[in-house]
Amino acid sequence: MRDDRFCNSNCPFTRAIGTIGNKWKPIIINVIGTRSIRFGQIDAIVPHISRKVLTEQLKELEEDGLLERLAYKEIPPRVEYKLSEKGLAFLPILESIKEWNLKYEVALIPKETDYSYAG
Amino acid sequence: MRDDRFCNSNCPFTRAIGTIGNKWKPIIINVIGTRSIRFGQIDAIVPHISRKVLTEQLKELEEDGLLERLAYKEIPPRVEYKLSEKGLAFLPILESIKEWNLKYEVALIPKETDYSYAG
DNA sequence: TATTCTGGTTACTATTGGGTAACTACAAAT
DNA sequence: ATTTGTAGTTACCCAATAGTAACCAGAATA
Repeated sequence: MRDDRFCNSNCPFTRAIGTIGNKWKPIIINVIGTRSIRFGQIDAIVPHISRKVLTEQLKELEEDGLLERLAYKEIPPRVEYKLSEKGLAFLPILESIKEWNLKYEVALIPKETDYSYAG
Repeated sequence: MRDDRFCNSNCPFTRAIGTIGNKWKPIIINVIGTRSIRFGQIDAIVPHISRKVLTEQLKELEEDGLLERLAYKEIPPRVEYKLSEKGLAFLPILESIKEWNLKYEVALIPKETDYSYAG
């Protein structure tokens, strides 16, 4: 899932891309944002992601220090995820990607006017 | 290569990630930077990329309006790539990713002090 | 005449990613 | 006694991605 050749590169930029350069991670980070959120909520909000993949991505994000995982020893289990300082520091970058896209994306006729979740 | 579910999302952020959210594209955009560069040069500079994949990525970047391809009708052929306005506008985002990584990456002992290519 | 040069393309194969469904623990509610 | 709820994990399988090597044009060079 993470490409070792990227993560072990001696170019720090390449390593950064190795960490966050896939399609799910920016989406997940963006969904979490500044709040604390449970596994099931992320799963419900992010379209098309399977629990298996979500688990994997969350685990990697935690390993890479982008988010913190807080498991309450209850039954049924409850787990909350929130961004670490490093993860929070990444949010402005996602904002600038949004602005960039807004400015330069070729206009297309949207099927619905529903711009939900990532507003 | 591009995920249709992402590119056809009605969330503009998701679409943006569908466009540039993979490991090769940020690297390629970063390597091109503000210069005009030939196919062979990119291939030589970017580590581990195969010509096949490079071709595919460049084609998609062109389709998405991030770069311009200028083919000289010579023999042997010469093709130059350079970023479009949209592509150039993405460079500052890559810079902020570099800064973010520099600030937050967990320190690791580099095998070599060679930080070539993406400095 | 053979080789080199460039920017690819193609066919074939290996690797990986990702989807699905079943399963877990255990308590509370029905 | 059975269902519900949560946050996963596991096994199995298929589709997508990426790597490799061979091949192309056609002029210039040796």
